[in-house]
Amino acid sequence: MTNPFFKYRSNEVDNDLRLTVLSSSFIPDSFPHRSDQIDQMVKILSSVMRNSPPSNLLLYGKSGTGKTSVAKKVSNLLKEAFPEKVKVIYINCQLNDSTYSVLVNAANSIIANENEKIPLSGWTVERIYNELLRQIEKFSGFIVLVLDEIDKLARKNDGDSLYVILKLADDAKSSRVSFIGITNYTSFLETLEARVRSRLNQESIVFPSYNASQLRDILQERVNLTGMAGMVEESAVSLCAAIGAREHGDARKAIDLMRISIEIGIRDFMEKIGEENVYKARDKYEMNILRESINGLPLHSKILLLSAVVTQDQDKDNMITGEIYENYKKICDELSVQSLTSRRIGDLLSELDDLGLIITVTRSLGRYGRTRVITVPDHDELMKKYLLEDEVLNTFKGIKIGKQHRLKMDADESQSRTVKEDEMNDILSSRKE
DNA sequence: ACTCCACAGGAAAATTGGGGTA
DNA sequence: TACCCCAATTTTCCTGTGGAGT
Repeated sequence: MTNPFFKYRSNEVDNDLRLTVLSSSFIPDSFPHRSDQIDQMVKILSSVMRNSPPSNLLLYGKSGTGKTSVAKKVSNLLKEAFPEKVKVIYINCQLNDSTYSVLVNAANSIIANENEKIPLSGWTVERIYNELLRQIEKFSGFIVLVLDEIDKLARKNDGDSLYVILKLADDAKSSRVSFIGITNYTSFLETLEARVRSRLNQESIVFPSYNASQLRDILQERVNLTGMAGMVEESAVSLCAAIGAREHGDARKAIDLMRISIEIGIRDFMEKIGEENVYKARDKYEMNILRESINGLPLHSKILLLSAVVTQDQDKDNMITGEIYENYKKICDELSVQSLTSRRIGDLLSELDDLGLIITVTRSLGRYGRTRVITVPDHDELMKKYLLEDEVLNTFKGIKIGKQHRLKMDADESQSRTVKEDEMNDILSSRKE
């Protein structure tokens, strides 16, 4: 008999292919509302034709404004136009946020032979630097080094990393090295020291946020590329655009929403993709963000977050660093994991705060010391679920939350409680502002 | 005005683990 | 195999601090 699943399978493959134009890694041929930026970039990079090295470039703009896509597109066009003369190296500094890994990745992307690739650890920075330099010289042409999320790199050891990498341009003799820096922060340059700033600040291009109608153009064009334009209602496109516009004009989010909406429609055998798909997609999108950021957490951050969630579950009005740390240690015990020091936990708490998974407010509780008051924002049940997907955490059964935190033992019970309730109310109300 | 809690967070030492060299 | 070098991570040690209690 014929496999009854085949018809679905072939359908899926087909749809997956069509939906790749709505994936975040897809680089389109045309960029609506970005022709100014593209023209500027082309003008600057085209100095290669006259055999003079392009100025260094800085691209500014919030996330989802097309910086990365445009940079990739234009630099690829340059490479296509002058294949013998130009090499483009793209590095995401969020993933490679040390001098070491940037240099290794840069070198490895030039080295063609697998066997000569540089190992991901072991070499000295100097040795890698020299090897990269050697490779660059060997090429003797124009190298364009794209540093995406360059601010992540600049923050590391006083921007020394950035300085070393920019120095490549001076040290390379027979090749010319240019840089394209990409960043979300408008004030990025100001945070740099002079020696780095002057090198980088030759040309800059701003990518303004998209408004709703621009987003609609972009979405419509992408939807047309999928060949499913007939299925997608105009109102759905508009809604995606509106949601993206609300999020500082984020095209990435708008496109993701569109893709998820369509996926939901296909899955449910719907004939039309309408607004309700988009609303469903938005929920799914938020959940995916949460799930991914939790999945990507290192083990101890997961345990710590679990401790925060469980603690808040049982004891809403008393979440301070010390208590979460105590419970963290208990969970570590239960999971037979060696626990980390409180100093380290302090840093991990800050990281969780940066990720938006918890909210921390440092404040002084007077007689009861100076600490951070911690809140787990909504979704705590969902967080717990995702946390327990971890293969180490999934043996977690629950712990007894001791109430023996020193704050409560030493202090007069009723008084300390009112103090803390006031504190928590302050925090909650200040968050709403 | 002074104390002192319960940490925050900087600096530096120690540990871990990949990789090279003899 | 023993040993060195190095980056990253974590610990150890430390100084600083806002404000309720006294």
